[in-house]
Amino acid sequence: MPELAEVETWRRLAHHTAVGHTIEKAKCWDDRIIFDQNAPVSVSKALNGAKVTGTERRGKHFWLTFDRPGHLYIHFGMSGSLWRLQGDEEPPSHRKLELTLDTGERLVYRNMRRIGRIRWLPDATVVPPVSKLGPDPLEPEFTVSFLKEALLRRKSPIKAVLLNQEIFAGVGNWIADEVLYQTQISPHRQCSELREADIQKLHQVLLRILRKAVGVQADASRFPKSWLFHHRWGKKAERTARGELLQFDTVGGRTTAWVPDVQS
DNA sequence: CTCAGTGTTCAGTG
DNA sequence: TCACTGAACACTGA
Repeated sequence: MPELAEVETWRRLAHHTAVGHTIEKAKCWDDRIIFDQNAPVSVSKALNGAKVTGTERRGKHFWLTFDRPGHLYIHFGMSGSLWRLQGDEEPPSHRKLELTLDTGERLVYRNMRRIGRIRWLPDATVVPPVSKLGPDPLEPEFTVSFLKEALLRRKSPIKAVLLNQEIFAGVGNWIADEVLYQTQISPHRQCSELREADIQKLHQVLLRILRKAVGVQADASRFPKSWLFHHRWGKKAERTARGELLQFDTVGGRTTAWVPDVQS
């Protein structure tokens, strides 16, 4: 489930596993969607013998930095994930990249449905998509006044705006629905018609949800029972923990789970 | 067999 | 130019 919380969890995993260590072997599986045409070769060439110096993330995008120029940029798409393997642990299927470190541990990028990206870039921050992203909500510049300014000049429904990564980056479909449920705002509400109090609440609730989700390593079984998250997947007329009836609409081109009795 | 899906990008519209 | 919408992308599983 790669939204901000999952990607941040994987970034931390990569950080703890790789920073300060040298890549002894970098293996790429041929995939012209995950990599571009000839990139697998250049990626593994660039990585061999490189020492990892850091990990960075903005929204759902993340990259590694090294003791030499260049970034390993990674996007998980809809079905990507990152694995840490110790000893001779079995790797998952659909591997696209495997980094073997000088500790003997391996970092494996897996992507089953192939919508995702790995690139070797001179500087991930200056080219799209990262250069086009709005601020990350966990960074200090994501203030209430920033949010107010950003939202009030948009005409789309709030749900569509939450999904727009150029405004601020990291919210995906389930987090957007969760935020709107917990702030009692309808996903159909026009952004420009939000009130000051709504925006303050959005800011506070979004941060609360992100911090909680990151705090439990994005393990959905540890999300609070009161969250809409647990009831949104069947796309049936389910009820929340409080007994409220869910409705499913398409907003911003995505299936949107919400509770009309509570959100307006 | 059909279709939706935790995301992004791009063509088309107004 | 700009804001916005909807389709396309690949594959799996319901």
